[in-house]
Amino acid sequence: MTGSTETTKARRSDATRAAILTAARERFAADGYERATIRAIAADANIDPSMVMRYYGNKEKLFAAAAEFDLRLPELTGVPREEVGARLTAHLVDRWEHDDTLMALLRAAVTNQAAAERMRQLFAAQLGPVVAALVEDRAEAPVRAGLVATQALGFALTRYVLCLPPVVALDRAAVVAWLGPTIQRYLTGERGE
Amino acid sequence: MTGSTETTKARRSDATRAAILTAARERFAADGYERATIRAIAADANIDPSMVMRYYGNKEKLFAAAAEFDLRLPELTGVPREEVGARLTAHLVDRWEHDDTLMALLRAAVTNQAAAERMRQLFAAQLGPVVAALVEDRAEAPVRAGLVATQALGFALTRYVLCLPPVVALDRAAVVAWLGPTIQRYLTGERGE
DNA sequence: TCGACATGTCAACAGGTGTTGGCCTACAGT
DNA sequence: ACTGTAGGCCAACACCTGTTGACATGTCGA
Repeated sequence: MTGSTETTKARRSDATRAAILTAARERFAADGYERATIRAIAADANIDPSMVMRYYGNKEKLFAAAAEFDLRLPELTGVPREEVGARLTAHLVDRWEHDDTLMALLRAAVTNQAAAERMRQLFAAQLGPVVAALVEDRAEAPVRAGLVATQALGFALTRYVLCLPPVVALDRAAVVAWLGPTIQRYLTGERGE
Repeated sequence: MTGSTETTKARRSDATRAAILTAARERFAADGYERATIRAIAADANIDPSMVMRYYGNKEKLFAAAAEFDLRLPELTGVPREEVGARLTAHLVDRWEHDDTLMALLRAAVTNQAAAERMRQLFAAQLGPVVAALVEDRAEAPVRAGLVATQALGFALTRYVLCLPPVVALDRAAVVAWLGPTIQRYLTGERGE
């Protein structure tokens, strides 16, 4: 054990660790779990593959470290009720646009069980509460949150992964205008069946 | 070439070919492109891996053959305009529920360029025209079709791949009740921005 | 009956994977 | 100044991948 007071003492290798993590996120995001090789990640970070093992144990743990993610969802309770859909939509698009991590998680989750489990936890732990605070009948919260995930992830999939041209072409305002009402209905609309 | 009249003569190996294709679809659907190995597919089909190569050339071509897919979209022009959303939603869910092929395509498309391209073609060639026939302004058709894809694929992703519990729990009627209006708005609603 | 050809099996290849252990080097604490 | 140790590199391992070619078997037409 190096440090002791409260935060672990800064290690000389922190720069390397960070470089590995950044490279890992990019590779996982671009290639998915299996095609993102440790050798490629190490090459991007300009270090030896064995260093990755030393610092992160194995590929699975490396991914777990790289896929740490916070949606940073805004508090929606203070927002006018009819605007929560647009607000949440805009936030999600912005979050997606500037961070590889969610991309890495999404691509990996399709073929890797652990990544899928983490995706479930992400939505349960972060989106769930925000939706629950908005919904009248608490029992409805999980379904509504799930439906929001449906549209949010579907958008990310078609725009960033499949790159369907018409979806790629939409600008931020258009995305909010089209998807906002959908999210709004899933959050606050009359329930279906 | 074997046959000549109009349909190719039935080969003795057709059963094997079909077994390979079935096994390939299941593996690609369950594991994605890279994790679905030719050896595993051959084992499922109870034949030697080299037979797969003989009949389909290589893995990429095998996938291309296995991912041949027809959405069998119904004609929506005869349907009352306010019901097209529910109708299309119900059809897509049914189609998804009973055929591995779309699953194989979806899982593979996330990490394989060729599969992604095929997914784009699928929507352009099959969903595009159906939507175009419904929309007044032809220029809007691609965007609307893309939005439908957004919600449809997002639902498939969260329900069948990520298995988000609340989404898995929905029964057919609930899916149509929740997603139908969304699809309806993307098809016939006022355009956003 | 015989031979051509389709069908199938077996073993191996070349390359890439995650992962490991040994070795060198340079800095930090004494 | 010295030494222990953390940081880093190299070579190798055991395994798995797609793919290939040589060989056996069976079937069908002439």
